[in-house]
Amino acid sequence: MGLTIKEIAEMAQVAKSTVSKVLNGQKGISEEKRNRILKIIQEVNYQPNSAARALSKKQNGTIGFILPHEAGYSLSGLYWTEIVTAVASEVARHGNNLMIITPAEEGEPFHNLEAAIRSHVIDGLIIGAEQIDTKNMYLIMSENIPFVFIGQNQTLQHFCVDVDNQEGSEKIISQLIDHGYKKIACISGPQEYQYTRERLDGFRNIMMNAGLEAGRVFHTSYHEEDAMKTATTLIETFPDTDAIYITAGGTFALAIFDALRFGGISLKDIGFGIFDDNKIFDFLDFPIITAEQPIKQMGTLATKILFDQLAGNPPKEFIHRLPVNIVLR
Amino acid sequence: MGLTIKEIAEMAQVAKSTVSKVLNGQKGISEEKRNRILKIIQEVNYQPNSAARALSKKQNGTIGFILPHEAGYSLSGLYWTEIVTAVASEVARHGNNLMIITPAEEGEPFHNLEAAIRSHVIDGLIIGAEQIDTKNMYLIMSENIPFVFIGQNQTLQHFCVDVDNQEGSEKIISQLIDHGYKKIACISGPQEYQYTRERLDGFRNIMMNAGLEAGRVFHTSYHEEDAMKTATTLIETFPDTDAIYITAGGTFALAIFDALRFGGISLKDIGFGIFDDNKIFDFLDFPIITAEQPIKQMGTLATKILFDQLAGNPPKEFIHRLPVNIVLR
DNA sequence: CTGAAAGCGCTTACAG
DNA sequence: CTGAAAGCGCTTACAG
Repeated sequence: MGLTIKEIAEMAQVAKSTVSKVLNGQKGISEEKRNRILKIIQEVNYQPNSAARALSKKQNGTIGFILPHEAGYSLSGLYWTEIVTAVASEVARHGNNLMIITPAEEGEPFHNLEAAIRSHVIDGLIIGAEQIDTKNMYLIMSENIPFVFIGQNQTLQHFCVDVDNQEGSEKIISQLIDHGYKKIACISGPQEYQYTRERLDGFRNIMMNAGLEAGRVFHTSYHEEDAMKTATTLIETFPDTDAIYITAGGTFALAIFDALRFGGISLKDIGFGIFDDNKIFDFLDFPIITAEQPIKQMGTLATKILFDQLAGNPPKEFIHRLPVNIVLR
Repeated sequence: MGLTIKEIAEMAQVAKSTVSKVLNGQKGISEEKRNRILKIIQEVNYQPNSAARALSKKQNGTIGFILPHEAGYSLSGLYWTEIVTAVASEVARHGNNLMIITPAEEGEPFHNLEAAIRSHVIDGLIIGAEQIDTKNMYLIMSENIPFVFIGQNQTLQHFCVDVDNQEGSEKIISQLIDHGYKKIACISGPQEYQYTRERLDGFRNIMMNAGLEAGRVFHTSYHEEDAMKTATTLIETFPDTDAIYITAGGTFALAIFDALRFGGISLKDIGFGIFDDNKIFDFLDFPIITAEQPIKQMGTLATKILFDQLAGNPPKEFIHRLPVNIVLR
């Protein structure tokens, strides 16, 4: 089909190996030949066959992205999409390809990740860390594939990019306090997640520093029904609550709004702080203070760290924290 | 690193070619040898090197997915994410990999699609059709890469899976009429998109059949400001409008709600029909009639059609339309 | 049914 | 600086 290195070599009247060296930017080619070859490559728009290159270099030029959740279930909706998009464009900038890997579905353990790793189609991995499969992690590490986490993982210390969850939380709570709220409750996601705990720490810190009571904390899963039930319980237990801090955005927060409204609460009369901004909030008619994560930068940074590893220059630090941006509405 | 076919052959005391034939499920191997080889492959968990296989077979085992829009801009938010997820799992079921390809950003024409195609890393493509780049389509076709569209493309007739836009529209409008609405206006997306025109046709059809006036049609871009302006214009021009049909969901619809509310309209007093369901609507406190697209099936079907092409059995028909499901809230 | 050999299109020592 | 040759791990005629 396409042109091969042999043909380019013939056109340029040089050996295949010379063309190859030019292709790979190696030193030790006369300026004259290099230019001649480059010109021809340009003119005929030659692209080396990636399979052949991969076979001899033992590198595929493709990066895998492991999404933490399967299909329908995605807490924050846009979050992972945006991360993937950022990563995809950064990976492309490096001339590599991105392969999306979703968690294996029941009954199909063989496909996907394991096959991709075992067949060496993947040079490196970016992994959504909030929920990892130990068996797969073991495989990845035993095959010596470089990887970086998005979000810190509590069981496995490794390169990761995350936001400053605690600081973000603290800023939100400080804002709420500045606005005059005192009886602030917290509806929090599952405790297993590292980021949940960090956000909670931030909440407690500021509350206690301000001499306020930090005991109104409710944990719940991300399922809407659970979130709604929890919200209902909260206002029944502490009817004088004047503000609520929610540690996750997306439909989780929406479900809570809904339960409150259904419980007869006017959402304008209560303060809200939410970790994770969401475009949807633009369309709500009551004020919310949110922490916006620098999603694009996170994706870009994670990709950079991965390529640094691939190049043999791993960063000194494991954890890379990016600041969040507080949004007032 | 990993085991090679040579080692498997040695373990089984056969020739490499025999192992290869077993690997590829070819006929003409004695039961005894086949079983012996299979057993070993199992035991040592052998995975053929994909680059080597790709090089000799001239097939990579990877499918590309071209997203129609770049990064931040995505009309329906969840729509493309869900399609991609469905496709990803179906592709995995076939033992292949999925590569996500986002539209090239300004100034980086070289990476991504063109490189992927030219270097033959991609066996086939699934393409979000609502906005295609003619130059790239030309490249794809000249390289003879099989593809299938998600959504019909107006300029290029080819295999595609779509929903029945017109019928869905008709059902929504019929419902609105059944609910007693008569002065129904339509806020529609850009006319360039085929599906927009089909949805509009559905609207006009039913209105005219019912003897109602179908002239209250407003086109707008998907940008929120435009949508909001259009909504405002609509109620100023036709203040007696009692229902609005919106041809696209997501933040487009939300922006319209917002503009109406801002314009002093009580959203409970007006009927709404929207093409494209959205989980968000669960959280709104006024009734909406929507058309829910069978997103998962669309992804699955598109993938199936692509693999059928790859196998040399292209379907007879170009267009494959799936029915929508009307949701009443 | 079985296997030796050539070939896929690159890269990488190596010798000159 | 340059090029001939071997090798990467598969598959595919081909001969037996």
